[in-house]
Amino acid sequence: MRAITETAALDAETRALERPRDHTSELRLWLRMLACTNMIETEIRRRLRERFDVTLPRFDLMAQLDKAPEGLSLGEISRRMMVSNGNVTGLVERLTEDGLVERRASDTDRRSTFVRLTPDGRAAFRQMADEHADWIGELFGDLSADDIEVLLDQLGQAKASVLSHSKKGEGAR
Amino acid sequence: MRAITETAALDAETRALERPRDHTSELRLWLRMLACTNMIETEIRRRLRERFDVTLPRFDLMAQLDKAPEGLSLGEISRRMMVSNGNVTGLVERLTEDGLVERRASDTDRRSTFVRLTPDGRAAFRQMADEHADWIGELFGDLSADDIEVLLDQLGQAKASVLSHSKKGEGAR
DNA sequence: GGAAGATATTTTAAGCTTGAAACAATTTCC
DNA sequence: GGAAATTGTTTCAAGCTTAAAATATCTTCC
Repeated sequence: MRAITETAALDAETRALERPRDHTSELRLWLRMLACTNMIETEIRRRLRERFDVTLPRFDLMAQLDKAPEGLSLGEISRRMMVSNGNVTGLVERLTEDGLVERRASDTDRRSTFVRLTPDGRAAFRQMADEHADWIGELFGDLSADDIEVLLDQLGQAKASVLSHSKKGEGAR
Repeated sequence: MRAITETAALDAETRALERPRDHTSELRLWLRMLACTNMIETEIRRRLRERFDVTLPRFDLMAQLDKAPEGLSLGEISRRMMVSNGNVTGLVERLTEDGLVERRASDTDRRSTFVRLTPDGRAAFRQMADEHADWIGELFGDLSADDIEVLLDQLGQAKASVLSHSKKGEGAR
């Protein structure tokens, strides 16, 4: 074991060469971002359930379909929602039971199924989407327009950094 | 049905009085924040599984215990992790099977159980935590120290706004 | 045309997560 | 002291989520 003085003398060198960099501020940023997102998500889930008896994943899936009136394939939904294929299979199954979406076979590819909102589903979604937008506006209500622009921009940079250092972004690195 | 001119004339008034405010930028902010968080979370889950064969919830629970060497009650873990009580019961059960944590009855309250890391659990966690910190540092690697400070500050404001407008923050409003 | 590879979806097993109901023990307050 | 409210935990049913394996179909390329 090294003497104390020797240890102290090596300290700077150790930090520079062997020790990983200090990531305290990045960790704090990550934890804060996560806490912020979780708080919003929890509150939105609660309101969707209380007000419309619907879950967030179902709302999200319907939101994708609302933007594509002609319908989407299961795979395309999976990509846009950034969830697994099997997940979408189950969600569509349950939404179909509720009469909110409907499936139809593709004309050109017999492997593929398209999904779209039923009229009921569309009406239900529109009502939920309106309130949802109000909720988000309310939750962020104490931020100024400038705050929002700054956050949007900074989060854009963060997103780009994460993408370029994660597996998903490997091709683009 | 109203004539076109009449509709146009009422437009400004409608926007001001009946229509909810436009929340487009808040919605964009929310979607971007969510996408950013999800990308990081997905990548961290993937690495924890590949590298240590551990799930994120188990890692998070061990992180709480690492900060409290004397152990925590199940309820306290649940509050700190912001998840339901039943969730913690199950996680602790599985971590106990793996020999990473251990339970012991409270001396003062017979309803309560404390949980703490085993020596094995602590050693395993320390190794994971070191790599985890490096990963976060890497993912945020393209951000400057200033970027991080700004984001930390802005997210702090966002968090405060969300808290004061959600059920959790009702007492503090 | 047909083999080899790619793509779209489903199935499966395991684990995570929640809200609500049920218990048990403690605390509060008459 | 004891009823009533609170607190700590577990159980339960339902739904979400994933990775991996299995199927089915399509495309590419010889």
